Amino acid sequence: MSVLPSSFYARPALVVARELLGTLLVVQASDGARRVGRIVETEAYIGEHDLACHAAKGLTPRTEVMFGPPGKAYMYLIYGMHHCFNVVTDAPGVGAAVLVRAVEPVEGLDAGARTDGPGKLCKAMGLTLAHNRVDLASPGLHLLPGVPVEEGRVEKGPRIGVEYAGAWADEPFRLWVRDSQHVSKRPGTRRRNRA
DNA sequence: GAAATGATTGAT
DNA sequence: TCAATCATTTCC
Repeated sequence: MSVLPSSFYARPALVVARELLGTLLVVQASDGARRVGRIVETEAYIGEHDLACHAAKGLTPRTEVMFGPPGKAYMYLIYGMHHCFNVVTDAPGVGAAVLVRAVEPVEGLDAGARTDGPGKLCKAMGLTLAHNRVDLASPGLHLLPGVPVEEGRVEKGPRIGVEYAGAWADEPFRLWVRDSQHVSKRPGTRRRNRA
């Protein structure tokens, strides 16, 4: 089984977010441990004009990788305690990426390890800031094709935790596999807007 | 240099 | 409903 080619990532974030569902995320630790997870939930951040996207702040030391060539990892620490893993997409010069929000344990993960959330999957897979800017075709970090997820099993909805982005927060840029037991729980179940 | 803040999570 | 906790950004 071969690693996903760079052409896979050189497309709009929404397309990559859709195609990433079902693929296998592989992390090979320095101690030799191999961890594999099947991606079941993603969120697209489509560019500088997308106010929910970190790239909306322009090109800074942190967001620089998003504006570079696709197929790299964009890692960041959120709330001082949780790492998030993103895949840089689209053409160089476009600040776009896809946040991987949940995976299904496939191999090498401790029993009981939770992977149903962006911070949780990074902890379980051993992903940290050290993986920032790493090429996704690296031995230590790469993706493999999985069994494609059929269209009828793909669900869409608004992205989580981006209410500051105004109208952009309502765009259905969050994609997940219907019926997966490992999709993150939606904070959306609590009381929402009163329109 | 100092202050504000967040693509979350788990405990209360 | 709330606090933990720090890299990054923004504002002196």
